[in-house]
Amino acid sequence: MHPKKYTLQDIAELAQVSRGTVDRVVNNRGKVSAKAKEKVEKVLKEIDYKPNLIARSLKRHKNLAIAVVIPQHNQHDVYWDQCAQGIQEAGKKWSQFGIELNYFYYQKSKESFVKTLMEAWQTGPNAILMAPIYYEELKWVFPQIEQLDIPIGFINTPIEEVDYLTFVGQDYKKSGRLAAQLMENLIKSYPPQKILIAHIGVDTDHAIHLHDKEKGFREYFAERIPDFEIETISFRTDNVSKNLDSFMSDFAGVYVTTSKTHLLSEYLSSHPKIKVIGYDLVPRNIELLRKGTINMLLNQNPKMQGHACIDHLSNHLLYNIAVDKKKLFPIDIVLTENLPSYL
Amino acid sequence: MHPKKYTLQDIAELAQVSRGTVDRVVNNRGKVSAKAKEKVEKVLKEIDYKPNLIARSLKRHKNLAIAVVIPQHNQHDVYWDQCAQGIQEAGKKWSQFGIELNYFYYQKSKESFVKTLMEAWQTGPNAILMAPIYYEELKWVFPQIEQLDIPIGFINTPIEEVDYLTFVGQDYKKSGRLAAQLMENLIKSYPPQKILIAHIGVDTDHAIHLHDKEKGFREYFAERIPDFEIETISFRTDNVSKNLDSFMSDFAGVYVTTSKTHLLSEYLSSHPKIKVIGYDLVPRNIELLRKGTINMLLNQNPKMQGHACIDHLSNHLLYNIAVDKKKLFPIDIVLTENLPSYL
DNA sequence: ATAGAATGTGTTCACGAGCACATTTATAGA
DNA sequence: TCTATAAATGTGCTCGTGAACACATTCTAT
Repeated sequence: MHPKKYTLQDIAELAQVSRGTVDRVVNNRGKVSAKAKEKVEKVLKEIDYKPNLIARSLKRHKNLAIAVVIPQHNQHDVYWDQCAQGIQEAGKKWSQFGIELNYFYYQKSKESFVKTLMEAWQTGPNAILMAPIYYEELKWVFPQIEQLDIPIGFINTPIEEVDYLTFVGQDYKKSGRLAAQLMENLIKSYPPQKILIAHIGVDTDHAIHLHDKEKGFREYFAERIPDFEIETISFRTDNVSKNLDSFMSDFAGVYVTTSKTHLLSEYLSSHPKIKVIGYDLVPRNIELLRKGTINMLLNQNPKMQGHACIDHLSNHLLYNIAVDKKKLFPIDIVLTENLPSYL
Repeated sequence: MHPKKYTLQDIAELAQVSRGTVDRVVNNRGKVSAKAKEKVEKVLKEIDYKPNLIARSLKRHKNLAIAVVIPQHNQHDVYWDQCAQGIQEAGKKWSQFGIELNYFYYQKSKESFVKTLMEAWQTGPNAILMAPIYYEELKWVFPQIEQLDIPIGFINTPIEEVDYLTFVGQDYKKSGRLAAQLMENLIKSYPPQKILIAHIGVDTDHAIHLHDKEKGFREYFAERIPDFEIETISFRTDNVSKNLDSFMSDFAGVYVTTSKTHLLSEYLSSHPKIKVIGYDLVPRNIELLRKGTINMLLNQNPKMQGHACIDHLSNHLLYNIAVDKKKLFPIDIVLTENLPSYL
């Protein structure tokens, strides 16, 4: 039923050489005559030898280090906070198998990113997991990154020009399109309405993502109901809620592209007719969702993303198991009624 | 940086006993004096000892068998097909660690279920994963099941009367409530409308699930918009679409509680105003979702459920790691725009 | 021809836990 | 107090692999 498990010893007997020789062939560390090599390889092929990964791990016993290079963040930065949490959880899980995570946080600037990445590299890790949120600005570092010559995992943002092992993230444009479709369902279609796209708490490091979301959102409306008027506004976190009334009263819906939806709460709770779609299950958002001020939240599953990325790298390091190169996470739609299942 | 890895030998030295004694305490196989046990436990607590799972696996080396008892199914039976796929994938993943899955398919009858379960039991597995979709009818087998005295995992349907290790499934009532909330969003609230709950392709083995969904759906409307009129109808697969027009034309929305939504397609596609919410990403449903005939599909994630259940049992068998007893999966909402991320 | 390098091959130990068995210690009965 | 017996404790081997090492053989250059 189950295919017999062959050991190096078994193979050695079959090929009539010593176990040591088989080992040298399997891990091709040379010092084997062509004749012996051939004999061994024939047997290997015949029995489809799979080394015992468990024994291998046990013997290796040295830790495999993954350098984790992500932005410095605080509790308010929910996406990265949860992402880091997922990474940590996964790290704990794999620590039993000799995987060790070393964290390197960079300040949100491209200089800091490069500096931190190089710092991480200095420690001689066996793999790097990084979130290169700057992307465009960073093209000049690509060659250096490639020289690292160890498996690279990207989270949140890929750098396509680099030969990476895995990327875990979302499709932001699709996210925007989905939001648009949901908005279409939420508002009455006739007469044509005005809709607002709000980038709140805009950081340069989110710029690409937000732009993609907006692009997807507008694209959907342009295709389906082009007579809707769509406007965009950008806030920094500190100057929200000033004179909102003057320009928001005539919008039927607001699509907030960040997790800062709750900053509009004061205004919105007194205008219950305005439909609101936002991002991320942060406490203030959850509260507003429960109250009905926010109609829907899109969940980016940062925690699962962190998990997935560490899982992938660990599997590769330990067992050389290949998984999908790209993993785009589904965008979950959260309403009050399915909220509990996400908490 | 990294917490030191302690071995049994280390602990033995710290507690000034022998390695064997530590082993006996850790695996509590008795034959240890109270004094020695105390000393060892003190050390264990201090250093938060975690046994090296790799060494443990290596030493065990015998395969652990999990018997998988699920309904016989074909490709059309998407739920079970995908569920089985998830189980298989997880099985492959764990096979490296000496977990072996043995499949036992039962015909959809309670007699066959019991017979197959006993067959599975005869093989002396180390754990059983089963989908006892009959539930109510099967109460009389409970005592026999309990006598199996090995960890039991339920998928899809739990048998609460049995002391099981894990249950993976959904909350069907919540599922109904969610559908209701989505339906509320889809249809115009005024004037009050009529809504249909359709149980299509009803099998006795689905009866409880469908009933719970209906209950949740009605509950939501009763709480929020009680002036809506809600009717229920049940079809068997063979007599759909007969005289549908006569009673369906005045409904604003249909909530189909099964994956057979597509059987209504002929009728519905000529009545685009009727909003439709159905279940499961089966090809015909996907097609209709893309066309716009079906507005939303709720996805039960059978594949992930399969994965989760095998993961849980394997973790228990290999490492005695306890996870949540019940794992209720989120109910994913799928529209055309986020459909690709689920395929 | 022969030292010395280069290459091929076999042996042994260690990784950490589990288990069987040997040895020591405690306990009871006389 | 001594023995018989049970309970407690310690020791050695094993799982399959990888690495270090020892040794044997072949090749190269003087």
